Amino acid sequence: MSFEYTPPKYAQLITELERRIDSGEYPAGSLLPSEHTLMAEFGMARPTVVKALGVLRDQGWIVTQQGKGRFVRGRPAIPKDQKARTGRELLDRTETQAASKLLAAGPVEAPNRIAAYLGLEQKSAVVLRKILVERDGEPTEISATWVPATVAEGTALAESADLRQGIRRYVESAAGVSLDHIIEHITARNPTAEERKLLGVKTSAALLAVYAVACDATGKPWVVVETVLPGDLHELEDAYPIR
Amino acid sequence: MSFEYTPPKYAQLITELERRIDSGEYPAGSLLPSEHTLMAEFGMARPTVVKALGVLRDQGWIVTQQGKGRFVRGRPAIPKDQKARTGRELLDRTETQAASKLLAAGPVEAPNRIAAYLGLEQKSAVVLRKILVERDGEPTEISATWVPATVAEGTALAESADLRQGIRRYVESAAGVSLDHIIEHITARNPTAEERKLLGVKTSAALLAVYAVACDATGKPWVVVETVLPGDLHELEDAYPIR
DNA sequence: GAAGCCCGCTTGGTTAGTCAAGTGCACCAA
DNA sequence: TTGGTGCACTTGACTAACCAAGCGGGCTTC
Repeated sequence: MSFEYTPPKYAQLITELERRIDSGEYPAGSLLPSEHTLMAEFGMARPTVVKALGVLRDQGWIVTQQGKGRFVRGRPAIPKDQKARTGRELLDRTETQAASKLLAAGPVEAPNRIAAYLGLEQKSAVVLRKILVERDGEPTEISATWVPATVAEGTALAESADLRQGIRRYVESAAGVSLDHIIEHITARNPTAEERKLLGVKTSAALLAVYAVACDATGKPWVVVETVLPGDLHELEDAYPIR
Repeated sequence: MSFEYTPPKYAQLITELERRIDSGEYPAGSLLPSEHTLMAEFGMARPTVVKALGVLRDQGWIVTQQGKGRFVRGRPAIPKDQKARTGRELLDRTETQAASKLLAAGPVEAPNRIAAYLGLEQKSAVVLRKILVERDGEPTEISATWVPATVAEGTALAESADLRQGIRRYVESAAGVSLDHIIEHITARNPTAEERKLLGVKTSAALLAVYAVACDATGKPWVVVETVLPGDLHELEDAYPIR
C-alpha cells in the first residue's frame, strides 16, 4: 500500500507558476505564456491549464484580458492566509497561554449593549468571564466574555478554573453549533472606575473598546467578547483589498 | 445587430439555485440534487453544473462532502458585496457630497507617523488636505489626507477647490498607479488643541483615530487618510468569517 | 448474528474538442 | 496615405466522456 499524495495537476501548475513569478522569470507587468503554450510545455489539456490560471487570478497573482492574454501582477501583497483579526484571536486564545488573571467567572445580568448584541431581553442572565492580561508585568488589557446563561450553565465557562482551550470550542460544543463569522464593533471611551484601577490609567485616558460578536452561519449571535485597551499602548491593524 | 446580453449558463444556474435556497425549496441542511440530477433538469454538461456549484460553495451557500453530496447552508450571512470599510469609504468620498468644510489644502512637513506610513524621511514634504465633516449641523469628524509632495504638486490635490471625485481617482491619475489595498491602523487618543476646538469636545474626550494607508499591488504606499471621530458619537463595524 | 466484501451512489480531476468573442496586425484597395 | 477587410492569436464558455476516490447500504459468507 502506498500513501504518497500527489497533488492534482492543476495545483502543480499553480505552484510552478507562482515560483516563476516569485523568481522573476515572469516579471510583473509581463505577458504570461498563452494557454496553448502552457498546454504544450506541461502536457496538460486546456481546461486544466485554465483552472490553474483561474485560481491565480482569484488570488491576485495575475489579471486576464480577453483577446490579449494574462498579465503578471506579482505576489499578492495581502497574504490570503489568516490575517490576525482581533476578534478571531480573542475567540481562540486560551487563558493559560496569555499572562492573565481571572477576575470573575459566573452569572450576571447582561448590560444593555451586550444584551442587544446577543439578541436577549434587557437584564437577561448571562455568564461573564473577565480577565486581566499583563505584558512585561504591566496590566495592558481587560478582556470580558459574555455567553447566554442558557448556553453556558453547567459548562466550564461558568467555573473559575482557567479555560484550557479557546472560548470558541467551549461555546460550539455547549451550544451544538459551529461559529461562522464575527461582527466587530470598535469604539473609543474613557475608563470606568474599575478599568481605571485595573489598568492603572488616568480618568481622562482614551481606551479602545472592541466588541466581537460571534455568530453561526444563520447570523444568530452566541457569544460576545469585549476587550478594552489603552489607546496609548495599542493599535489595531487590518489590511483589505480596495475592491 | 442585437445587443442582448445572455449571461452564461453556469451563471443562470447559480441564480436559479440561489432563488430556490432563498425560497425554502432547498431548506438549510438538506441535500442538494446531485450533479447528475441537475444535468438532467437543466440540460447542461457536468463541468457547467460543477462550475456553478463551485461558485456557490466559495460564496458560502453550500458545503460539499465528497462521496455524500452538497448540503445547503442558506444565504451567506456576510454579504460578499462591498462591506462599508472605513478606509475604502474615505478614499472614494467626494468633498462635495458630505457636508464638509475644507480647513487646509497645501504643502506641509510630514508628521512622523505619516512619514513612516508613506515610507518617507522624517519631515519630508507632503500635501495635506484637512476637512471638517458635519452631521445635523454639528461637527462630527475631522478627516485629513496626506500625499507625498512629489505626487501631489501641480494637481488639484494641492488646491483649495473642493475635490469633485474621491481622493483615489486623483492619486491614481497623478501617480499613474492603481491603488490595490488598504492597511488600516486604529487607535484611541485624547484630542489635540485644534481637534478640541473644531469638534467641540472636552480635553479628556476619547477619540477614535483611523489611519488608512492605500498601497498599490506591490505594497508601496501612496496616500494616507486619517479620520478622527469622537468615540461617543461613532462606532466602527466590520464583519468577517472566522476561518 | 456478525464480519467483510461489493456495488451503486456521490463528488474530484482530467481529456480532447467545439464554438464564441475580443484584440491587434498585416495586407489590400481606393 | 488612408481606410477597411481579413486573419491569427488570445481568452471565455461549453460538451461528452473517462477514471479516481469517498461513502453507505445491502449482500454474502462464515
